[in-house]
Amino acid sequence: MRAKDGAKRAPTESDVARLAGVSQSAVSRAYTPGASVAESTREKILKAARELGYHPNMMARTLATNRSNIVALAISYLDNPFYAQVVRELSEKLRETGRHILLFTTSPDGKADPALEDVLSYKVDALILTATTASHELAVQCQAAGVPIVQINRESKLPGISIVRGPNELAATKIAEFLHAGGHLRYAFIGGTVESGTSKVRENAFVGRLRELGVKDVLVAHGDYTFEGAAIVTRQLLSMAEPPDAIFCASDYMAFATLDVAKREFNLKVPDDLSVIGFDNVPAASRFAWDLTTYSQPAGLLVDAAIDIIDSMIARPGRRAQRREVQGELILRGSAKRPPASA
Amino acid sequence: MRAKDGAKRAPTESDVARLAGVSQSAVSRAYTPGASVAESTREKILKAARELGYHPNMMARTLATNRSNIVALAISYLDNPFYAQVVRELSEKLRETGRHILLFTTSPDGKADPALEDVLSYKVDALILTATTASHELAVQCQAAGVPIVQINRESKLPGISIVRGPNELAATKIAEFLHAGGHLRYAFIGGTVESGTSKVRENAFVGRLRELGVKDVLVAHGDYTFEGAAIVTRQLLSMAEPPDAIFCASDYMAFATLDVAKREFNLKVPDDLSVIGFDNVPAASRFAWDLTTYSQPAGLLVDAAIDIIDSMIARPGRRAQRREVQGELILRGSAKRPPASA
DNA sequence: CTGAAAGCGCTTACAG
DNA sequence: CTGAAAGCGCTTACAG
Repeated sequence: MRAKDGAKRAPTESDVARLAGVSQSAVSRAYTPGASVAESTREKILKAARELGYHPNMMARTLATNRSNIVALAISYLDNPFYAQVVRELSEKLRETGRHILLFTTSPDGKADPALEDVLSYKVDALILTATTASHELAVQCQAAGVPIVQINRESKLPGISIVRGPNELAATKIAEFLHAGGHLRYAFIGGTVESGTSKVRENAFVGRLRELGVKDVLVAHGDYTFEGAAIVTRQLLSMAEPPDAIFCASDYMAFATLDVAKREFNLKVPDDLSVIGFDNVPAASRFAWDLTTYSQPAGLLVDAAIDIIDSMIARPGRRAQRREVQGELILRGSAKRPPASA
Repeated sequence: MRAKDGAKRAPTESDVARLAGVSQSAVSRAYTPGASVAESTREKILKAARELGYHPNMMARTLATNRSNIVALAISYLDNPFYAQVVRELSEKLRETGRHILLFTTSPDGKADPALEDVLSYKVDALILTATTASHELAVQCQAAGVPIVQINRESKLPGISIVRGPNELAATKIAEFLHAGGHLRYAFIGGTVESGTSKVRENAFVGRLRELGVKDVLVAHGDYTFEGAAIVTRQLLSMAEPPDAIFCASDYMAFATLDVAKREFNLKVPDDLSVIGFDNVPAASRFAWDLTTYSQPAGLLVDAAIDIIDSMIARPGRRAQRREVQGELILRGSAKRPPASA
């Protein structure tokens, strides 16, 4: 129980109290918003704290209050710029309330489930799951432990889990209508993973609307939300006897791969030979070669909604799960043919 | 001090001890590698723990041991795919030893310094700074508090701070030689921020080597490590009366912007009219429109070195700062003219 | 407004 | 190998 060899022990409330000539509990109060301390006492304490270089020990505080100000974030596809954006927005917005992200990356192959124990051990205030292959068991257990959970763009059958999603049905429906109005003949959908509920929702809305419009067959493939996966699947689609001339990809990131393969390997003219539409509207979608037509899904709004839900669940633990949908819009660019007489 | 309303209190060692019929300290030992517990006792305990759904409380453990198994990561440019890769590699490799990342994002404008208190409050085992605008004061204070610090790709005058870097001098030198052999006439360097030591090192080596080769004037601009910043500066460079025909960008990410502007806005043929070389060799560098010639800087190796240093500093707190350089190589692709008679 | 004291859930000498 | 006990640095009723 000796101090670590090198570094001298960090100052504690007791050290500050001694220097300021008050009790240790007074020091604690000086750092507790709303606690009753005389202003003069408080100043004396803060001065002493500054002098000693005192910083409250969050671990001790957490032990006493059961609130860590840490939010666990489980995420796989950090290479997808959309999710890099989500992480950044989340981090910055949590910081505004003094909270931080504890990162749990999961490999896209789903092998490394974020160790259950870990997220439970750290007594996180909430758990956010997004773009992750994390098992549902993780969610179940955390929920049992009373940790508020919200999933961003991830479906779930579990009743207690809150969900924030993009405009999946509406977007897919509008995209189907837009492509159909553009006079395309053969349609394909490149989804994420086979298990992805979000991808399935988009697929169903896309295929469903096309069917209503009289299109019988829509090719469906899965790019696993990865660039490489989408590239492989695009190769297969474009190698068919009658390849599609319109492809809707479940993410911009995959759409980039589709465009890449179409132009470079198949020498197709976009959008003359092939129209490609993505989903997300990441910054890169408007850049150079891509010039991608897509449906926007503002990361900032998704994050706002997620934080809002978390806060309400922390405030009222008994609260039931919430579901929110964020708005987006069809962003017209050059990668998809436009309807002849634009409505 | 009552249990939180909704969720029942999480089971503790005492709960497990009661169920297993042993003392609380025995339970603790069962979870401490190398502690002396009879195998039969241990099994009894683990069984009881499973039954109760017990998970050790890291906050309490940290308070007792002063080790949190949390590593703070300060980072700004999450949108740069190279750093997204660094984050992922770091997260996965730390997980192998049961550690996790506590994320401190800083806005690229440098406004939001990661709150000093925060990183100190969480009693992190180490602090890693990379691609960040975080002030040096942060580093100084953490160092004073005895927190091991390593900077990835960030220079520092502070004596106690360990640094892991890419092959800056060598890469810039080779790139200068390669472009010069390619017979270019007017050279430009697009660096990161003006304050970036890493950028300065690359600039000096690049300009220095060109000077040795007889090139007097090398244009120097700063893209601030952002896509937009690089685009703006590229516009300026290419609008000059005598624009450069060879540009070395301090990151692939900025090189993409340069290529984008050159091709789309100035209708330049790459590499016929303009050669562009980047730095990092991110996955996107080999994709479609870019086909970027660059110098590799393996994120995995940088991360390995950083973790290695952290571990050694934790093991021997008195240890002095270390500096490591990771190897890379010139990756030949289509964005830069090759020397006529390749050596 | 202030202090003494108990408690948060662990680890770790210290005896046995 | 095992248990009782002190201690890690906080918060928070409880008295005063």
